[in-house]
Amino acid sequence: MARKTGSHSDITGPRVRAAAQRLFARDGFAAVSMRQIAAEVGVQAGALYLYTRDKEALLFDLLKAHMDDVLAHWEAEPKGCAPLDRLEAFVRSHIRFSLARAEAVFLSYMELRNLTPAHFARIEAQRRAYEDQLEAILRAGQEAGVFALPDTKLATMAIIAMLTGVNTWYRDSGRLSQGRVEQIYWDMVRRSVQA
Amino acid sequence: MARKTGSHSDITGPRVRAAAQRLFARDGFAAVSMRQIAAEVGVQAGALYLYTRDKEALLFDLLKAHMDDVLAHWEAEPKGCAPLDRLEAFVRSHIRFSLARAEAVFLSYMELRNLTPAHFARIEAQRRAYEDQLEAILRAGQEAGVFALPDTKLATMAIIAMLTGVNTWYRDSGRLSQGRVEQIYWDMVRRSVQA
DNA sequence: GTCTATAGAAAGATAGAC
DNA sequence: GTCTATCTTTCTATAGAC
Repeated sequence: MARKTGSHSDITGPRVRAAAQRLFARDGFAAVSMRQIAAEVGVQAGALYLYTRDKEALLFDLLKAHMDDVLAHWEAEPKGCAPLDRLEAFVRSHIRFSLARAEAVFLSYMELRNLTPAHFARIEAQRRAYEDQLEAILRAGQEAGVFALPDTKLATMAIIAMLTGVNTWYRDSGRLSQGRVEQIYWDMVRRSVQA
Repeated sequence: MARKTGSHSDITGPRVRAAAQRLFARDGFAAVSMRQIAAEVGVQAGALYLYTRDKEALLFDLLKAHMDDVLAHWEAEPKGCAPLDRLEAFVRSHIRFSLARAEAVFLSYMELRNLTPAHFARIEAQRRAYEDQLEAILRAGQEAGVFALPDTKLATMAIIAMLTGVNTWYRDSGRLSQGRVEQIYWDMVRRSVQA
């Protein structure tokens, strides 16, 4: 897809990020070259440096945008008041959102170690903020006596790992619909925490 | 650690694999060079090719050895007869074994995509064989009426993801002992499957 | 804004001396 | 069995033309 000289900064920038996300998710950050990304977009390698300071900054931008998205999505979610309702909302929202953003989710837990320490710390803080949303629900339920959890932090980690694991095997063409998967996981989570 | 000429094939081979495992786990397969591995062992890069055909084969050997280890370890585990006892044994064994082999576990789910298709298929088959061990327990419990699971395959994936997640946050110096973590996870798993 | 060209470093892998 | 030396390729990033 050769391209001639011209001005396309408004569309090329997003296309660079989209191509990078796709390739990083498929082959891994370290295994993807700037030339590959450029070829995918249809520009020369040198042109990429108009849109990113370097390769690591490109990865950081993707992870940062994703984490902003994760947090904003959960903020916007309609939520009940009772801890059990809030937990159900979290479980269903997490699965639905993660499957809709499979590449970004995959990147955000596979490629963290390729960030600079400063960038790593910023993404890690956002990840922790998201986990804290779930832990707050579990603690509220614990105090209300509807959940029976010896350790809400551990339960938080266990539930998130379980939910994010869906991304490793779920396929749209698979045996079970997304709604069915949500239902089954919610059943398991509910039973695992309930008093 | 400079080394002089001499014959050390019996000890250098294992040292090469140990160094590769450590570096691959820390920085990622694609980000580690053969020169780095050689420096870690104390030999020159060229000498590595006495112990592996190429870099990918080195990764495959590590993953293969780990999966053999996983399957042998589960075979050797003393197990009860009742599905609930067998499930408890699986949960505790999985956590204990995974924490004892943290680097190998990490590699085996982070670096699969760097294998050739043929090598990938072999590791994938072993991983599936391990998952089948858990699914057999869940199916037996389901048929005996002690478990209530709408889908044993999904429950298998959910439980394994939850258990393997321990590796992402557990530290020996942390707040909870390994035995305590095992206990809490087993409580959650038990409740999530029980009728 | 994108191109061509290239600097400069580093990679995987091999050859041949010892 | 290990070393030094090197071939060949590929990489990130930059310079300067258009």
